[in-house]
Amino acid sequence: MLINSRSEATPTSAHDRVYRGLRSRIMHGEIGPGAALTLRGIGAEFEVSMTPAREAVRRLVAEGALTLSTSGRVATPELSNERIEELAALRSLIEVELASRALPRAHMALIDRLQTINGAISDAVDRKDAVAYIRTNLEFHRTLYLRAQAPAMLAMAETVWLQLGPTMRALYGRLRRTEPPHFHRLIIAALKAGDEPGLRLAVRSDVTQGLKMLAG
Amino acid sequence: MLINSRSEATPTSAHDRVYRGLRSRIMHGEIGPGAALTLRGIGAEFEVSMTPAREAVRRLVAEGALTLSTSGRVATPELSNERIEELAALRSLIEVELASRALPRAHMALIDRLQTINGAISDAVDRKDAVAYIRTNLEFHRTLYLRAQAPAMLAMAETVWLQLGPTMRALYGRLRRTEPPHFHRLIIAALKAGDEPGLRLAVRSDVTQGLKMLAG
DNA sequence: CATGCTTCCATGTGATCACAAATGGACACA
DNA sequence: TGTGTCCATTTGTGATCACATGGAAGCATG
Repeated sequence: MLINSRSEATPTSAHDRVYRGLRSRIMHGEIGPGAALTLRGIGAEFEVSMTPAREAVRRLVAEGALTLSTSGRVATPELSNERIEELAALRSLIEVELASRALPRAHMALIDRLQTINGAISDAVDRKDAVAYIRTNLEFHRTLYLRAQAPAMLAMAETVWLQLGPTMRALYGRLRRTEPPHFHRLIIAALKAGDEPGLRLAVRSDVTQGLKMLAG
Repeated sequence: MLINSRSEATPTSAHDRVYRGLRSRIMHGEIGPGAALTLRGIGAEFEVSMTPAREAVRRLVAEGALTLSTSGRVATPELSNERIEELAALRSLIEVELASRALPRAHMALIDRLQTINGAISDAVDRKDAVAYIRTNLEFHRTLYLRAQAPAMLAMAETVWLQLGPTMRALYGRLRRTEPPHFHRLIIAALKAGDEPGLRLAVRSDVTQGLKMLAG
């Protein structure tokens, strides 16, 4: 409505709310690969018009979180195996560097927090909750990388997570979920010991671990 | 106008034309850091309404090519030294990997093409044409990396270039431009010799070279 | 002459609408 | 029963408009 005199201030812009909502869902695997979305549907769900919905979608397309068919239809991407391998390699490159930069700044408080998060991951595994698993797993990594004080690199890493989101859901879904996060314990041990080569190896292993499922 | 019966088919969508135009300018350093843009201005320049202009801007903001002030004003970013260091490190990480993947596929035709581009770079240096220098320099790298057959990685690298675009203009502007591309010759030599460690070192040196100017 | 306030214009935001194209299903026919 | 065609509905695109806000210029006051 044009005569919208809601004096209650909008804390954040509409397109940003839509963007954040969709981004969170995609990154955490709440939407499977190949799912179709419509601008009007998004708008209705977030109670906004098509304009902010379109802007949010454009932004997510730019980040590779959504694909646009030639006719403009919006959907989550179905990644080829080659693409998954590339994205895993990117994760490895960027996240090993982030972990390496975080290492000198990693104090006990950080390690405690990581162990707490690890407990939450085990809970999610026990509950067979794929979305919670993905979310807490990413939180583990983000908590570590925040210490690197490298926002541009972290943003890049999150963009890769975003692109892998729908696929991770499918991937972890077919995974027999009996294993607690093994490599996470190696990461924590390397942090405690100040062992940089060990940390790099542990992060690389953790990041590329899920990929093995796919190839096998 | 709503009664727009232009039967001449739009070959590509309006927002895409605007996006490509702006992106090219920013990446190639045609716009200096801190320059302000307006949606109406962009729309007038590309002869479209504000809607496609906004979509293109949103997309470029998502890619880090533009910044949005809290009040929504659009401008090219002025990067801090820490940010520049981070982006250079990202270039190094990603592009070394791309070059390494391209190496086994690099045949003579590719090396010839790279040498031709190198000639164009020298011309740009002689003409003191900063924009042409940046454009041909990036073309050199892109030509090499295309052989890696890794589109996701290449897209990441280009996003970093985009973020560095306005800064590169300022950087190469204050550079005494007497030097032909030294490290490019090392890259070509390593490609010819099939020397992977040498190639990795040459690419890393070339990518981080410009940064030295800034710190010094 | 400097500093604070006020006003006005420029600018971003979001809703709505007209239009075109594509998609999906219904229906007829082989 | 399979297949091709046609139509209706869904969907994206882009233009325009009303509104709120922020910045800059101008004015007044110390």
